[in-house]
Amino acid sequence: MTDEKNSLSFEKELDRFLPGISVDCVILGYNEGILHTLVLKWKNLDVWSLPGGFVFKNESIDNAAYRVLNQRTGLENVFLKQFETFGGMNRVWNASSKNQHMMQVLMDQMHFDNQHKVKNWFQQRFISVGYFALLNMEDAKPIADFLSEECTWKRVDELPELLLDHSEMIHKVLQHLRNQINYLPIGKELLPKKFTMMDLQSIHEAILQKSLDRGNFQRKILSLKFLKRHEKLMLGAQNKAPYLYSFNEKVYMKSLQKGLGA
Amino acid sequence: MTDEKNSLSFEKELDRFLPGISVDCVILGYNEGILHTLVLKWKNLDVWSLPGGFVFKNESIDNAAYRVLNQRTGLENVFLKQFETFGGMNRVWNASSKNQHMMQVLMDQMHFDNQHKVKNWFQQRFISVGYFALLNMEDAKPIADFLSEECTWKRVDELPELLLDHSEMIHKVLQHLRNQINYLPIGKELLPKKFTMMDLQSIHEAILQKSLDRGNFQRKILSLKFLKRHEKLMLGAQNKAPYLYSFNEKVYMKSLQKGLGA
DNA sequence: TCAAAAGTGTTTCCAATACACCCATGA
DNA sequence: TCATGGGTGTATTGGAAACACTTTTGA
Repeated sequence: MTDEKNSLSFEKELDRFLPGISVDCVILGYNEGILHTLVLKWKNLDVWSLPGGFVFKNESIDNAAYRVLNQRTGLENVFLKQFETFGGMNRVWNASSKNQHMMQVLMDQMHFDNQHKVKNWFQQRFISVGYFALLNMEDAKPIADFLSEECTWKRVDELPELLLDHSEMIHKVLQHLRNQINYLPIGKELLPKKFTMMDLQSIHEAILQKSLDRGNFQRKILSLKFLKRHEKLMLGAQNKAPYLYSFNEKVYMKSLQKGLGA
Repeated sequence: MTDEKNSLSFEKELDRFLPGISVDCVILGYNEGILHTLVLKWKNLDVWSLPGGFVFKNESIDNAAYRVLNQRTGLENVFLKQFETFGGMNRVWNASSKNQHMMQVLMDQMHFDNQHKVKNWFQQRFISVGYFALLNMEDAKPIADFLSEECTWKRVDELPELLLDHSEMIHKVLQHLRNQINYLPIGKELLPKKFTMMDLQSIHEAILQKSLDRGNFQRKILSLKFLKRHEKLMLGAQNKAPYLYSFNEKVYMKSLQKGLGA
């Protein structure tokens, strides 16, 4: 089985990883007014977690995070940024019966040559470096890893309970996004090439959790001169058709350096 | 010698540390218009570095950073915050002749039972979690560690070349301070209990690297209502004596949550 | 009475906000 | 021609910025 192959190759890779260090990725996508994040469901367990992984001895932590992102989405050249490192003592898979059960189910269905070694690996204390990614949901094809039966988008406002401190990580990222919304390439990363002004405004509203004035938003964005206006989007709705826009990336990036202004 | 004792107890402690993880602290103080940071000079070497340390297997990384801060300053209850984790491949003490020399000098003057073990420890690849602290320079008594001959304040604009990526760390912290100046308890942490308005303004100017309008600064700060006005400070200068102020911490913290405004 | 620096007042300007008005679209 | 939502215009407001004026202090 591919499961067996994956198990064995993972087991072999263990020696190539730095011990005690992991990376976790909050991968954010946007669709129809709602922010989503990519989560994994562990095989035969009612346990969800963020995509994560370990750091090869000869790669940077940035690279490790990028590798995880790439493996779960198939995408390259995605916006990815470190946000915080989690190193509390609460992160250990301690000997609670729930964790024991998880570990047992995990071991039973995998085919490791040396179960003890793999078990010890997972029960180490990990210090995890948290990253977040922004991407267009349409582009990504979620791919589960060999420990998971499902890799899927979930609305950030309807997340299941997550492993360890993964919920806290998402919370922190959303907080960070709110604080940094004027300095991050939110629109460029989360939207397709062409989009309407309302699309962009909706993203801002989703992040800030409040509604913005349509006219003022449009004026402020247009005044920054980083949007190119294209043809109108005819949807057959009985109202005025909105223009499509795309980013002039040079001007956009320069605007972001100064911030889009409160 | 205490050197010998320190060497041996450090050597023993090695087994209690997580391998491959370190913390480094950018400890900032303020004095007479200039920001300073605490740096260490390695014994008999022309090498300076930030105060740093390792993480015990049974403590959080926050705690490890706090321990370092406490050991180098003698202070407790200091503002300390994680800012970024450094995990590039450029962080390894590679086999350059300069590093070889450093290691040799280090080993020669210490008294390790098992030089090989200690040497290997330092030559590991480390992933370092960066913290910064804000404190009143008057309070701290810099204390060197057993590897250092000197622990002292240096102006951040006149720093010597630093070990590894420590210069980058300081740079990043100063950048962070500029971005977050309106959300950090800069004044409370860097100044003594009582201070003049000009003291507070000077800190802001030092961080932002630009001069601010005296009148406007005073008005903005006073409008936020978090300062208590006390008696005047009579210095014997032939000019109007400034009032002394102190923080109403409750109101101050509440103001910081919203930000002091652009 | 003078210089220097602190405290306060005044004016201007810009950007955020609220909201009104007209326009395009397809039923 | 009507309802709907997109695009643009306008008036108001509050805070930032520039700078002028007054007060206090010791020489």
